[in-house]
Amino acid sequence: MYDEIEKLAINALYDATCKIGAEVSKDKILLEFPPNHDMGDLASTVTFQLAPILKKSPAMIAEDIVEVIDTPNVFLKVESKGPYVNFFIDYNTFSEGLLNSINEDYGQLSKIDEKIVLEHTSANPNGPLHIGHIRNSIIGDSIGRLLQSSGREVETQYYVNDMGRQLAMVVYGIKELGLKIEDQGEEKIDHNIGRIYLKVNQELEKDPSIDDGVTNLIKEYELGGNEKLNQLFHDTIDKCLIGFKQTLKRMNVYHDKFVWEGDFIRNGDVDRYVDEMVEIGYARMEDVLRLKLGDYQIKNDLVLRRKDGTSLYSTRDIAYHMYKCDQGDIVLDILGADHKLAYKQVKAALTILEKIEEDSEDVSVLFYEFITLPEGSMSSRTGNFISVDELIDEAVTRATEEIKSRRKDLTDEEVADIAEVIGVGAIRFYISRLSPEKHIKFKWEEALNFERGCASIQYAHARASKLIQKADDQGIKLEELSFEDNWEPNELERNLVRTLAKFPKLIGESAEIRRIHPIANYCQELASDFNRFYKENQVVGSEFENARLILVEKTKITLKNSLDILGVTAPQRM
RNA sequence: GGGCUUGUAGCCUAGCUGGAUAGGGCGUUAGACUCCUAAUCUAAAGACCGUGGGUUCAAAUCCCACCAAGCCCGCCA
Repeated sequence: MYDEIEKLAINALYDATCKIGAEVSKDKILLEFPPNHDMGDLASTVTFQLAPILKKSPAMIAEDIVEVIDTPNVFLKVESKGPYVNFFIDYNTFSEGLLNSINEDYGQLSKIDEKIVLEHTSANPNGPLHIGHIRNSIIGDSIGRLLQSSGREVETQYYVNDMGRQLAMVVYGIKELGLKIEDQGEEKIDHNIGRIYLKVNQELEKDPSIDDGVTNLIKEYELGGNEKLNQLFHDTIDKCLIGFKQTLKRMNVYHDKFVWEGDFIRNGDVDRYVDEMVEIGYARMEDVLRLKLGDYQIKNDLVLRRKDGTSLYSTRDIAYHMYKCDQGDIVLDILGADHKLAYKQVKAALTILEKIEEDSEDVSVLFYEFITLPEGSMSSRTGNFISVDELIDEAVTRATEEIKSRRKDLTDEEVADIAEVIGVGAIRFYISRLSPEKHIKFKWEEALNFERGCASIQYAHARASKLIQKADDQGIKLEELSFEDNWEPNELERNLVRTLAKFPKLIGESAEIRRIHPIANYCQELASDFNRFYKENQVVGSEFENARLILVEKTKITLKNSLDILGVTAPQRM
């Protein structure tokens, strides 16, 4: 809807510039939003481009344009203000059209023939997910939802690191130190595995020879001949993943597929690609087998095999990325900023293997900076971290108190359901609203804020739901409503309509730049517009009951759909 | 030492393909529940956009230098 309006404005501007003797190509005419609403709904700055051509000041050109421009129907007027040409939407006609165009799928853009393989989370299965990992999951899951909403096909994958040193340490603890997962005294199984990892690290401090034992396990598992050992690795990982999935499910984070890195050893891909890189000449045996990447402006070699011949994470990751390239048109990874160099190296390897062109954007990544605790970095190794389970529990506990202090009429069960939705929402929103390149110093009060933030958006949705419910109770059939003839949207209604109208365009743009924080921003803006409207305007029983009920219903849909992209549940009540 | 990222009011943050008075929010101050949930709303105060140069008609936005914080530069992942 907004797109169409923009097109009309651009066409009108184009015609006007022709009339005053200065043609600019249409794609050079850009529109922006004026800083506030009394300056109009859309603004153009073409006059700056025309100034040197026409040898006139932008302000004069703006006046000339306004003089000759044919105001398209959806607009009430076109005005010049200084160098700007401002368009004012005629909300009396626009609002109905816009609201009629909003249905349950609002924000779901038309299909784009593009499949994206999206990898996110992929935490090592050696202990519970902590708040460092969850930034990856939240961004990844939301990006997946966003890309889907933008019309693309998305397959999300979790890359299971079964061959890493961390996991081998856990297995060492079970096999050589006699530690049992079930005996660790934690409630959740992934937490128990984390205890073992911690204990093995402590033992390692005392007895450095454990290191050799772990190295041997890695080698033996990679060779694959020891069935019993393979089984132990697999069982341990499966157990840990059960814990992960519980946590992720609570966070509304889902994966379509779990891909095990060991599979790329077993199926021979790793050997084949390494051999190929040796053949082409980029991989050379020095002290160890090194991939030389000077041609790709990377000074650091990538070691492909240890001295004992075993592969490294990056070696397997090359094979995994080769696989992903075959699974879709676009490969997208969500990675912590610490992986930047490694990622460049893997991508260079893909180029060497002629899977992609150099600097191809078909394989790309979204980096996010770290979340640290006020006292420093988190570490599974030392046990210094806040787990996601703890975080959710705390969020839900605080939300429960909050609800109980406001609502005495709900049953414990109802309170628990709402608390879960609000607690999880607060966490997802806390992460989603920030640019990924911002380093986060974790603070409880900031993460679990129920004033403003996510709760106020969910509250707006609950309010809207209540209104619809109320109308329904009175026997009003929403789908049969039509606008009152004399309804002319007031300022608060216009603001709401304007914000609603922006949604599809925002989806497209955010998906294009692969950012979710504009969506979080939008949710807040929409909720805020709705709350203002709600405060000042009676809906049920008012002179414009129909129009306002429609407005509320469409706002409710849009709130729900925008929250859905953030993986936040929109509650019917709270 | 080299590289990447960040630096916007007491605090968190948007804007960063250069363009209108730098948007929000928290906190502070002053108000609003006989009226569809006050997890809300209204208003006020609060910013030399890290510092110093430069480019431009125009710089939070682009360029250079410096300062500060985080990350990377492993036969870890």
